[in-house]
Amino acid sequence: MEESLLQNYGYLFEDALMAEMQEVGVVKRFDQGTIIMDIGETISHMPLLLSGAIKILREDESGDELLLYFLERGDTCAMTFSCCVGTHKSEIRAIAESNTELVMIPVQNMETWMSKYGTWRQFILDSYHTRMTELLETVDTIAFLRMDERLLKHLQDKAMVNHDEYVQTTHQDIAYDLNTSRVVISRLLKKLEKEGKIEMHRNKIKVIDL
DNA sequence: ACATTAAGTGATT
DNA sequence: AATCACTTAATGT
Repeated sequence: MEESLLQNYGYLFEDALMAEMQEVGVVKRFDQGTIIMDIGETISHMPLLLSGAIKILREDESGDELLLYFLERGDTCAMTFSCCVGTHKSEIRAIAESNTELVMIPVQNMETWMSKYGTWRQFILDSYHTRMTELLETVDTIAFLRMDERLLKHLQDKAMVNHDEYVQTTHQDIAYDLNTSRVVISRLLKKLEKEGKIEMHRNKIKVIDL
């Protein structure tokens, strides 16, 4: 773990902080599809992504999911900040988009580090900001874009975080993420294929228009 | 060969 | 854009 922690965060933080991290941090691995954090769970640790990707979902009263954004290497979960001060529960669900490796830092540490290390404070502030920006972007997408544009954007995002132009998923899964029905996705996908933006295969979609 | 799961289609709201 | 009802295609046992 030391190597990949240094590789991903070493340039950001001073040596003393890196040393502390290695002391208190616990590396965890999650297989694709595993729920990392669910709605209602108390947040005790803060995750730092080493590799892989995580998708962040919101759930409505009837159990329907809606994808908010993806987290990638070097990112951290912004929900943690708002929740760890005091004992709040998670408002979101985090699922491993691909096989994921992350370091768990106890929330006590992140509080003391805030005042102790400037680089840490900067990191938290920056990631809060980028998270907020991404969230606004998805809000815009949902509010102003038609379903076909949302679909294409989602596929591009998915291809991006997995670093693969081939997106492994089913129509049903996409429908779930975008909170629509499978039939609609199937039809829109066919339209996108005709337009030459994607290529369909069973359980797999190639995104051409990246 | 059969059951299961994913995807395609037409009609209706 | 959603839902229903149904067909067709791919895959697992």
